[in-house]
Amino acid sequence: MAEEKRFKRTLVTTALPYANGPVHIGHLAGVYVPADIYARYLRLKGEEVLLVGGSDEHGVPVTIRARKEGCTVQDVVDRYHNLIKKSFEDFGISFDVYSRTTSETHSKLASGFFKKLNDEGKFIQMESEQYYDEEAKEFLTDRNIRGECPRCHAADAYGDQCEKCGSTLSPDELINPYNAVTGNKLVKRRTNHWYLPLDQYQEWLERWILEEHKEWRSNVYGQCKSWLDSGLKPRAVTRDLNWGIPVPVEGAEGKVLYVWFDAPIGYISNTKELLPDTWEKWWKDPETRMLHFIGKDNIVFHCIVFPTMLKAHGEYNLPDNVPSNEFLNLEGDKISTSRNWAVWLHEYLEQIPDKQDVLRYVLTANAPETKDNDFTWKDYQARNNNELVAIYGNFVNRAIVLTHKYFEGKVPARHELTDGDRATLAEFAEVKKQVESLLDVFRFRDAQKEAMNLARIGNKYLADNEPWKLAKSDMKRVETIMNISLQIAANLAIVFEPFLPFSSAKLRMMLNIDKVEWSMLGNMDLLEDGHATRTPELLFEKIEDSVIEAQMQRLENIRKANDIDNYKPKAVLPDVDFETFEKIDIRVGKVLDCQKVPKADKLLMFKIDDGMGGRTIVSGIAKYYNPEDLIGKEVCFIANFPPRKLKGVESQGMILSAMDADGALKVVTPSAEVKPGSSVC
RNA sequence: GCCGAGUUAGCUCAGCUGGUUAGAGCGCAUGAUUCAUAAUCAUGAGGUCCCCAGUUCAAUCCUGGGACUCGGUACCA
Repeated sequence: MAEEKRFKRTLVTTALPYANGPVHIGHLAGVYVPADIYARYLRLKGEEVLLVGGSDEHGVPVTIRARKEGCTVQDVVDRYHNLIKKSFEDFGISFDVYSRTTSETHSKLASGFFKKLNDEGKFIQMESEQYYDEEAKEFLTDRNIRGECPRCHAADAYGDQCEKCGSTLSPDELINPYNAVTGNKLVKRRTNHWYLPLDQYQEWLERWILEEHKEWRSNVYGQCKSWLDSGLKPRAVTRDLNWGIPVPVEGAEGKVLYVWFDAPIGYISNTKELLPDTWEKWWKDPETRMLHFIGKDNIVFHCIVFPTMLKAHGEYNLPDNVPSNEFLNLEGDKISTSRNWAVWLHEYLEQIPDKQDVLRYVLTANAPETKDNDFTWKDYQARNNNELVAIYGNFVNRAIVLTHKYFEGKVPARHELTDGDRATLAEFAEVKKQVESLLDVFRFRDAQKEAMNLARIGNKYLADNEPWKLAKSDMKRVETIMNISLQIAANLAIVFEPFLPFSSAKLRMMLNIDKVEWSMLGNMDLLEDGHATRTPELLFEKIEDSVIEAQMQRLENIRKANDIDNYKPKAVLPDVDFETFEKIDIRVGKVLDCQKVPKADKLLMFKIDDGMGGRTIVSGIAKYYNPEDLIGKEVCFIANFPPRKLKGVESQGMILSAMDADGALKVVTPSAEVKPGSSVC
């Protein structure tokens, strides 16, 4: 491809997993397996390539976990960094370097990066009011602030989100905000922060992405366009926090680089850590092609924010492509770390040992390349048993077993070819071309399917030629047939090398060959006459129902554990005195009318008979009710909240709802009809 | 609500800039075969290409409207 020739080498980066938990199949399917396939493919072709990864260890959640567990933050990130790193090793993700953002190199480099931008006036500084803990003497990040959710009144909503009702919040909205860690009350205090003025790069980004990178995947391109169309705003790059890389400016004590600012720089520092002397050619030489493998949650950072940082810096290359995947679901439900709805990589290998290639295969075959996809254990079993075992493993086994049966395991000579032989060989060359053209445009799912076709060709070749019959009459012909079959097997070892490295190694061992190169693919003389193969072993084994059932049972148990049965009411709030309670005027009212608020997803507008002439109340429960069903019902509401406009409608109070275990809201109704306006006491 | 992506055979997905009988793998049915982990090979059945309207000689592909799924974003006193 003409495109390829512009570049001398390729730098492949993989999204940095956050060191606050183990990695699961979603991570593997979305980022690491495709990146690994691509990197292995380029290496096999003899190209210069680097696969870079590392753990993201800054940010707030790790600090919260540390305090909760009573250990240091370093303990937390050490633990998960090592676990994640080992998982990747176990699955054969061929990182040239897998480092971490707590490394010395990273700290220096990120710091220097910031300093350069700051010195050159690339940032703007702005003051804002943030919550401050006077006792602990620290500013709080959104995530570290907790308080009562203004919507559902859960006691422990985070400053950015309430996990109970799913609302996105800002810390200012929380009722009685407190420090998540110390529990102290918070006050507002002014603070100063650095911002990256993305808006100044708007035009440049529009040209660079919308015009110069039309070839990016449609989901990536579309999301970028969506962001650009709505107009970019400056984004804070610093935070008041004590965990992270200190802001390298005098007078910025107690401030660190915002985690998303330092994390992508990790790609650079990890490269530098690996190649202290030559790292720059991977980042600054325009003949280096950079690719970011990420999940769709990361598109904005990698397509807009990080490129802007690189552009502002001025010395670095920009990504040539950002092949982002969509999400992988698990048995019909979204993968969720907090709900433990996941297949964790380290657990998988404990429970189903030595089957990393099977998972790699299934995740690639069903990769969420163009849309969200579902992983099911039934599919996993079917793909293993019907494809890996029945097609690939079986063909290899047939070829080698027959060779041992007729020729003591030695590769027989090839004689005169039939038309059928030649046709088979021609198909081969086609497979190579196909796989290449698909890999070049990151279509791993189809590329792997094409590789599997080679095994199909092998099976068909054996079925068509029936060497076991000819063995009685025409041994010379059998020699040719088995030679070709073995050459196909050897080719399989090459074509599957990027996808299934462990199996390819095993196959090479059986065939008694060592190094392979991509250029050898399609070659029919990989095995010389008389070359001795080893005793055949099974390349893949069937997966029994019991294994699958155990996994499904495991998930079923988690589902149950997450279910309403095991619902625990949340902790009771601190005491309040009776007078405080008395200040809240709760009344019963009859719903006269109820309809959706236009242009709002969650809002319902109520006309309430409150016995005092009526009032309008807006409530965020549209997801849980048909408006008509509420008409005529009596509901409880707070009568003395100051009115507030919501989407243009003035809401005079708040309707009270009970929240079920799954977060669904149910309005509170008196057990028997009462006069509208009655007080609740 | 707005923005983005998607909706194609029972399942998972391909279908480039519109052009004769819409494809693949799995599953299913039938047949062949026994070297092989009851694996393989061949053949076949299966589709109102989400719905409606329009542009066109011609639309799965273009335009408009609608439905649903997933994500982002705004609203949930």
